[in-house]
Amino acid sequence: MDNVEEILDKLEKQHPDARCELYHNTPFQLLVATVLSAQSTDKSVNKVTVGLFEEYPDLDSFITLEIGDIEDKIRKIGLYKNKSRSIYNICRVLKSDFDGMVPCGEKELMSLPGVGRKTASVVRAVAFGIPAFAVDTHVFRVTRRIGLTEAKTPDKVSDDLMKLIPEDRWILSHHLFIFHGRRICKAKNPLCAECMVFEECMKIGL
DNA sequence: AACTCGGGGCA
DNA sequence: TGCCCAGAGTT
Repeated sequence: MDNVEEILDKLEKQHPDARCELYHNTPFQLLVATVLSAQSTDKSVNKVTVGLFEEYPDLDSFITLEIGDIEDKIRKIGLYKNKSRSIYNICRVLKSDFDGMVPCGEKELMSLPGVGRKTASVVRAVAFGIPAFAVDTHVFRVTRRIGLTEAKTPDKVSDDLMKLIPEDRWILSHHLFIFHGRRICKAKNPLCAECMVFEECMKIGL
């Protein structure tokens, strides 16, 4: 794969507005926002977190909230019961096991309730600048179709992308793949006629 | 590997 | 209305 830069350039041209839309100011806020973003769009998550972080900016204020309080504040997001319980328990684990700080280790992050491989990658990359390429369903589908990787598991896809793509473009390309996955390279009924990297497509699952 | 959770967004 | 979703946990 020697035309990675070319593919990224095309995608950047197709999605000039691609960027991280998740609202956060601190590692703790990013962790909360990312947990809330599972199976929900960043836009709907932001509608909740902007006001929430205004009133409860950090762990010390969050830990005063009961599960029911959190449910009331994030009810607009899907899966809000699971997510409220996760946030509630995360606050207590951070207090008791991590001295009130957000850990930067993959194993430590994934030990937190509601934090899986994808959320851990995002927190590591965005909050701590640790080399990690978050692979969600869109990144997995798009990069495999475009032929950037033939790996069959998210972890191996992540490894391949980190080798292929220069580290300073990981964050941007991550969002390019997600935007492309949502707008053009959809799982079902993709808009191939509008796709600027159709020539490279391996047509997996089409 | 296959299920479940769930309100919003969108056709 | 009905279908899908910027995942994670459980079986």
